[in-house]
Amino acid sequence: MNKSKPSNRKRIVELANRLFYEQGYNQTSFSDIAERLHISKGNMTYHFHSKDELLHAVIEYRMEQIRETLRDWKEQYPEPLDRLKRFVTMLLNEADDLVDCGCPMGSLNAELGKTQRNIQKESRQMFDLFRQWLDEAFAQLGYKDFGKKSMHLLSMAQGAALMSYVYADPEIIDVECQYIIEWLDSMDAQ
Amino acid sequence: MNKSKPSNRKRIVELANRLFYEQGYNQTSFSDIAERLHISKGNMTYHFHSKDELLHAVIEYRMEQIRETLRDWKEQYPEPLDRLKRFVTMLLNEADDLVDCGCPMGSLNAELGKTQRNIQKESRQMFDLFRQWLDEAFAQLGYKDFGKKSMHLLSMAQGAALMSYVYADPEIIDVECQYIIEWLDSMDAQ
DNA sequence: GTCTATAAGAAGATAGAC
DNA sequence: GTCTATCTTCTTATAGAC
Repeated sequence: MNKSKPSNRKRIVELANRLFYEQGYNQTSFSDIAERLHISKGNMTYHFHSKDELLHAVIEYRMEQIRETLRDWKEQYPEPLDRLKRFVTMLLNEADDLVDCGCPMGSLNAELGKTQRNIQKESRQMFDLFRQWLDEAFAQLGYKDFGKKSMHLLSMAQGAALMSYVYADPEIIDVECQYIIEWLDSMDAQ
Repeated sequence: MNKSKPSNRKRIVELANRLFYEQGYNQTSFSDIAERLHISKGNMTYHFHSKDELLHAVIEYRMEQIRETLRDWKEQYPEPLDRLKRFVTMLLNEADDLVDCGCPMGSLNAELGKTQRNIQKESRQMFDLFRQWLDEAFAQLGYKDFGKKSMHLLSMAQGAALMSYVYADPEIIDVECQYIIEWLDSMDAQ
């Protein structure tokens, strides 16, 4: 009874997730979503009393997706270095989207941080999931300063995503990922 | 006759420059600016027929500031490596603003890229100024792949700015700048 | 759960007086 | 150059019928 017919609530969350990414949170209205879903705005309001509430649901949705992904990667790659490289491969795989819309986590946080710090703090938790996961991998490699290394990896990934987005150029992702891989390999060699 | 009384046009551009940075472009209205300047909205429209036109002026304004800064740094630091390090020092000096509002170039481009790619391409020219300036420094150091290195430096700087902004933590800037300086020094040693 | 209707406000932009 | 007044459209949100 889960696959039968997706509830309108779920359809709203999934479309909002996509539009918040493609157009930004503030540039996406209830009308946008209602029209594309062929439902009324009143229906939207029934499911989500405010836009903040919808954003909250979208963040929850993304968090769950991230948890699943990280869980899968952990199963598939027992070796910590392989896991770290899998993270980099994600950037290469998602290059097209990154170039078009930026990083889903980075761009949302960037937008919300300006005038909606309260919700941004919630949105930041997506990064926390990655940090925790990366921490574990670096710790397994024997590094005491795993927190510092996780942040550096996230930071380089965000830089790559942003610059490739600014110049709409996937080549930037490629080159920056080479730098990241070099950095990971140089650590392993020590 | 330049210092006497700043024209309203200039006051508008300078306040818009600040508010676009602090609140974002889409979150800043003509009314916002008019109220704070104690002028009418009609006056705003007289000087800038559209909001895009105002943004255009703000980008011009920022570009000129960047040109001046880069010109000064070039005079003050004849050695290319010193210039590159001066760029990193800027991040440390501006840490408070970066933590509060992100990078003025990165956050504006990130915002505009989603739904206003045309203006974003104009805004991207701010990055071009830095790229050109960094290219010259890396080229002077003898590197054939100066373009790649400039982009990597910008990318790391943007990553540091974004992550410190996401976590509202200036410490992240410090640590990431150490990584950048290490990278610069490792190149010099070769 | 879903709809229509509508409120109440803010946005960008225009017209015309001074 | 600066102002007031107004238009139009879009926004979030509410009320109440089905």
